[in-house]
Amino acid sequence: MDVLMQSLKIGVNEKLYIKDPESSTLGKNIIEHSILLIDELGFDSFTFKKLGVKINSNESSIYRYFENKHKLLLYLATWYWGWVEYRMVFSTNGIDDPIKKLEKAVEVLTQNVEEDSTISHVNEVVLNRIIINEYSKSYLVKEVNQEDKDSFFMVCKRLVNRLSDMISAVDEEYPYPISLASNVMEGSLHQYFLKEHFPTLTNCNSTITPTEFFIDLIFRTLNKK
Amino acid sequence: MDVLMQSLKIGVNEKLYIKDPESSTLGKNIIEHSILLIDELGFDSFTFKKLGVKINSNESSIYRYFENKHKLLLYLATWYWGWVEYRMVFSTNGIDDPIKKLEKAVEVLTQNVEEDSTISHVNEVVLNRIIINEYSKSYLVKEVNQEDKDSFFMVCKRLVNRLSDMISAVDEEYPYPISLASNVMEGSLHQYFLKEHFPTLTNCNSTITPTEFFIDLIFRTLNKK
DNA sequence: ATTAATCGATAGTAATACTTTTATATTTGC
DNA sequence: GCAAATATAAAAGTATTACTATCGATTAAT
Repeated sequence: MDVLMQSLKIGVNEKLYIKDPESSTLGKNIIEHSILLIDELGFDSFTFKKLGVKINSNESSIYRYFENKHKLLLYLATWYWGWVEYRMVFSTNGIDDPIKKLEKAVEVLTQNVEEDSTISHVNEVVLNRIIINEYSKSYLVKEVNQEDKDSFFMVCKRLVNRLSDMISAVDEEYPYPISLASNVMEGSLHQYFLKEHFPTLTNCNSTITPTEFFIDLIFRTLNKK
Repeated sequence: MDVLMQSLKIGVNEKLYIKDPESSTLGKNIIEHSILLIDELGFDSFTFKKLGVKINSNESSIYRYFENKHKLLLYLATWYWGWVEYRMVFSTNGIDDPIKKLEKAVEVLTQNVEEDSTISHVNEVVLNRIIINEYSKSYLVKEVNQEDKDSFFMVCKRLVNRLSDMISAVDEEYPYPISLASNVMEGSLHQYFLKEHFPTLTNCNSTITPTEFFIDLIFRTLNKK
């Protein structure tokens, strides 16, 4: 997979940017260092001005790529889920046993991201951390319905639907496959957050992973054929 | 319960305010109308200046009660979880059967808030909506560890622990009671959000409630004695 | 009646979230 | 190799936010 990943380009909804950041060095710089700076400062304290200083560029130049930092976050999130989707499809492809397939899918979705694909300007380990800490802020906004109409959440929705289908493939009688799927996706981010900041609110720790918790939860819940 | 609720005062961590809003008319006004205004504008667009206009008071007067809007949100959240905790303890008290007890607890925790207790200046229906839409923003901040040390999340943590204990009372062998409890709490808010804004990502709708989904999930997961 | 606390009004500061303009590079098309 | 087009940097400007400080006026407590 490694070599394949190096040449992979994750497509992102064109409405999320003004100018495609993949189309120039400055654009790639913006992506690369916005990830690092958001991780460092938190999304709330992150500004285009600070990013400009960090990449020796100008605030106004960044505004030519992204309308505002909210759109940038949506861009990063879309990239992230596109990347997860790719890995999920890739690694479940060819597995015939629905149980093993679902297991693999949940594994990819809920696993901790541990190494980044060096070549690309996107550091997936840090991006994963941003998603855990900031993703909710991208949709917990008043404009969510309009943004949904603009398909900003399409990739994420497709991912949940894929998982839902795999759940139904294991137990077609289970009445809440989509809720279970969305619960695993969101809940996994939450368990990672708890593990880091509220260890007394989760059983996940250095030995028990969120993946184990959710695999266990899903297979206790479903009636296997 | 109604009558009891009318005289109930939910205690909130003193570090969350500068002056206790329960101690004056202005304070109560701030609470009452901040709930309505945050609901109307969303937390991100809500400011003390706008609140001042709404209650015919001054920005600087509001700053005498709360350091900033983040602390106000923490105050409202603490109040909310305190209120849920009270109702949970009250309505599970005296139930001996662990299964029925857990069922009742999950019901209170995940149920839609439908009527408010008229007397108090807190509109619980609207507050519930705020918690669904904005609660994550209260802890997804860089300062979370310090704020946790200041016990800002104590009530919420106590609630999760209560639920966790009830889970273990039904199935003491289940290895992830705290994770399941925190998952239900957070997940319930999320399912309500999805129901409202991303109906294709949840099986919850006008006939199926998040409560049904979570009760079902929990009892499929646990081995009952 | 005096003092203390509370509140409203005003003003001020620094930072944010942009927009606009202009000058300077850099690229590319011929 | 040069002109034209395009991209970027720098600077300045605006409106809003998130406060802080000051100062009377009102109200409440003793």
